Amino acid sequence: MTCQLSVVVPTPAHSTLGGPLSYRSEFPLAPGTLVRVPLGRRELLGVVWDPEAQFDNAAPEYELKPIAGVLDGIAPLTARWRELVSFAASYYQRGLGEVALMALPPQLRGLSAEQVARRMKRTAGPAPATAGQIAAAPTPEQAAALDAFEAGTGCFLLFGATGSGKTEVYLQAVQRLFEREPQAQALVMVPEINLTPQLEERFVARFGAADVVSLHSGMTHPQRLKSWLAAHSGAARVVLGTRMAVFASMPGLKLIVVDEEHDPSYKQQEGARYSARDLAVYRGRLEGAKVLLGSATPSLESWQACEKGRYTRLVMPSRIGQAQLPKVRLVDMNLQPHKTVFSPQLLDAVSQRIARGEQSLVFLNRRGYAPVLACTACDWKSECPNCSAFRVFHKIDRTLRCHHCGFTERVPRACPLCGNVDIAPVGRGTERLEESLAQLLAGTRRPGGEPVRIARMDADTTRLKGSLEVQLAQVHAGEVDVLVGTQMITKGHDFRRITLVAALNADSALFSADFRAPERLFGLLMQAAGRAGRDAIQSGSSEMWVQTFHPTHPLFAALRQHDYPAFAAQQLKEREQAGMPPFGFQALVRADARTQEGAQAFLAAAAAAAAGIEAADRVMLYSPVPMSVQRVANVERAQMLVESASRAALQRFLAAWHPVLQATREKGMIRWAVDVDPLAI
DNA sequence: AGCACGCCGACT
DNA sequence: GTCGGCGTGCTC
Repeated sequence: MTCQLSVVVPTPAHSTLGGPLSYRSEFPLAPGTLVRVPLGRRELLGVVWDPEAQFDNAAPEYELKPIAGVLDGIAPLTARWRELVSFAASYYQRGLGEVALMALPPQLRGLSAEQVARRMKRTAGPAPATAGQIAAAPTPEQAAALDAFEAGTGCFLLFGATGSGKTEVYLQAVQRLFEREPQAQALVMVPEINLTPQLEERFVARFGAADVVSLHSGMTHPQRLKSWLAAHSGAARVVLGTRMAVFASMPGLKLIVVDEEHDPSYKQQEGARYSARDLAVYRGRLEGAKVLLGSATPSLESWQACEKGRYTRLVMPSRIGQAQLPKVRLVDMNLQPHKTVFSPQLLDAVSQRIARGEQSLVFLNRRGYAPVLACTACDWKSECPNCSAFRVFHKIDRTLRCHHCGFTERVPRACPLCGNVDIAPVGRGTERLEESLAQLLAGTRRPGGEPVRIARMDADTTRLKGSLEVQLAQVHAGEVDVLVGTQMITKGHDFRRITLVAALNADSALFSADFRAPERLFGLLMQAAGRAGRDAIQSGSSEMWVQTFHPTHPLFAALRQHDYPAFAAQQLKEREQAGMPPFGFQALVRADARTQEGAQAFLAAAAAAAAGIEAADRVMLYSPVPMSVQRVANVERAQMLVESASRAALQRFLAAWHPVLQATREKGMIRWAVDVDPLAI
């Protein structure tokens, strides 16, 4: 007997092959089974999909090709997993196969059925016994949060101050789950790869190495496959990972934790632009699993969901062990001499910490030495030849590097335009900040009389594998007095000896065109402030310094009080009046073309063709505009905003519009893509 | 997306 | 005369 199978294969979003393809098989295969199938003259990994699928690409007029192989060593993916993938594909306007395959470990694609079988045999075997570390007694706030979490259902927002012990709540929530249901599984997500090792350490200490696996893009393909198989088989009860882990196959999933749920890293920024946090909430409902979102500065979306009663709010306002939140100090830069980088007050405060043997953290969100290099005689600037952006001067290896396309050159000896040898850095990044701090603090001595030790941590100093760990260890060991760095140093790390945190360039976000900029800035500053005074003994004297030209801005008033609820209330009011998220819903169509006119013409044509489409009367299409960095790697980019007061209407419109976009032809067009719920506009 | 086929420029 | 540019089209 032969039967017809629906199989999803990794075809991209706008190829004419949207849904599952039909193949022939000698025997029936359960939906969710992994198979290898021929497509053109290639052979691809595919997933058997549900036959009743609404897609009607199956054209039985011609002879169907037979499937090429079955990966029968791997249990079929569950209906709930397939439903998650289906939802993500349709919600984010991508191909089903593309999303399904991106949700699977990449190494599976290259393996034949026999190779998989061999690997399964190797990984199989009894799990080593796990010796669990005993949990510390929870604080009253932690206990209350845990009890409320246990008693309720659905989605919870753990609103906990930095240092209030959210991780311990996650650990104990998982532990309580396992006590109730030993076979259950838990998924714990963090925004950055950097944060997985320390989290893994704590989970392994509590639950044992056999129960815990990680899933993130920093792992090698064989490691990822191994973790994925352990999760898929149920052998690993805890999966830790970054946003990609939201798609992990976990047949026993009962609990999903999203730590730092406000973090923009949860939104994928290329390909299928999904929000792992939003999918986690959806998946929780789908699987009947509880979802625990945690943050000291929740996203306004989640905060609003609590206000509406859709999520249950759990509150932990106090830091562990009587530690206090740092005092916020604003330096009015209008009162400083022109071009002051480091105000004397701040410098003095840092010097005092050094003299006392305490650590300071200086945060500047710009790596490199200087963002621009300019000729002092003519108007040459270090523009990237391929992008509409300046190349950043990196003094360390004397290069000009484009942070958009990667184009790197040695710094020219003289101005390429006029030959003038005097070309000067403009502005400053972490490298230059480190250098000027070294000069400014040259006379300061540590308690033992030694000179100051300054370290820098950013993407450049942590590029090599293991160097991040080395640098963190140095900070923890007290070998560093002042740590200079980008955003990277503000996230999650539990620095015990830092008593001063300074933010130097906060102002750019205050008057940004992006309506989410204040939310991001507030989160970032609160997060950064959270690095200070985590040790109760020193917390009384810990400070968060912000240098600003706008000290009276309401954002800083809320920051001073560590008053996120007040900030959120004010922001939500503004958003509601303007019909912006979470009160309105948005999507962005992006177009890449050889010329800016071409990109915009594509969008304009697509907009014109949108009239009369389903739900078109309930959406608002804005004019196409160039993207803020208009050209990257010689590709011109434009975008168009789509807005609706109704999420459902926006979804219906986008679905109906998709074939129209696909049919729209414009010369010079390279690609287009839809970004649903975009984070930056 | 791959990977073909298909028609116009600088090389053995 | 060929190698190779990337424009259009197809894949169950």
